[in-house]
Amino acid sequence: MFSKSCEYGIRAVLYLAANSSVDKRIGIIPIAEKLEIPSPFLGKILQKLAREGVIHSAKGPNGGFFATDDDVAQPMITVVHKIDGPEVFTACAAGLKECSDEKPCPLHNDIKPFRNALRDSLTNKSIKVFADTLENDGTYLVL
Amino acid sequence: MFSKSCEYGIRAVLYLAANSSVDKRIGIIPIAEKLEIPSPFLGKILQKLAREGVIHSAKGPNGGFFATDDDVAQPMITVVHKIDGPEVFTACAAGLKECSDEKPCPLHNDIKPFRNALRDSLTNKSIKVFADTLENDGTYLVL
DNA sequence: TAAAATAAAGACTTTTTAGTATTTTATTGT
DNA sequence: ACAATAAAATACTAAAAAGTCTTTATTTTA
Repeated sequence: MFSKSCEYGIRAVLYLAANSSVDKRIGIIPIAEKLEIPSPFLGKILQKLAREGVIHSAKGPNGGFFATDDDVAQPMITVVHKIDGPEVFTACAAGLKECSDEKPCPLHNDIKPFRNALRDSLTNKSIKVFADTLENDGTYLVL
Repeated sequence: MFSKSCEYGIRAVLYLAANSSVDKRIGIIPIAEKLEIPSPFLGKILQKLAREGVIHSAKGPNGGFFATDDDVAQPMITVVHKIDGPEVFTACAAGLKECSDEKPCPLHNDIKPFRNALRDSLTNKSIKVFADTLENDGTYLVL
């Protein structure tokens, strides 16, 4: 469905949403250890997300990555769009360059509603909403 | 969504469903040219599908690949299962090893219904049903 | 102002997926 | 039987994705 980079990005952003703030920054090492993700790789992903304004970061002592209230108010789909791009929701499942309502592949009409619904769901729910389910119960970020 | 191998496999199987029969076999070269897929690569994919009983093949002059009535009566999902495996419909979107109704990731409940719906759709519609939409109108296999 | 902490950047390596080439085996028609 | 045809099998190469390492830049605190 999504690339590994995107999976890691989603989990790390949710972790930051649940555990960080402007004055509670978290370094790449503890994040990576907690989520069991290779730290240099996760570093690159979070650096990219920070550069693109999805999350924030600060260098130096007490620096690290963090998510502000504004950050977590963004729709969850932003993370996916920044890492894998919007095409994940539209690329033809049969590999055709052109595949649309006007010129559909044989699977188009079966797949489209499913992908649109998923996209809408990630568009309408903020990062915070997803992160909040973590606190409640039985929803996991690790393993 | 699916691997390139799987995309190619889907298109080639549909092409065979629409254009071949026991006594109308098609060689790998013409199939690959028609669908604009590298022929040695497509060869490997179709050989695997033939070995696994999704389609059929015959060597020698007038040999080639073809789909029988029984072949095209199989559910479309068979092709996906043989190439990418059943996990494409169940693997965690956030990359967790364990992700289920009992132990869901934060995205689980948003993604599950849509993937199930897609899987059901591919399970309930045969290869032939998909191939038949090709003949009717406006549904494409090439480009 | 120096040292330590930490992200940023870039180059590099490994693994996986995609694609190519070569040889072998089976089938058919003459 | 023989030559031609076409899939099957195997081994190889290239590209992309995933992961690692090293160096640099920035910030804080003593």
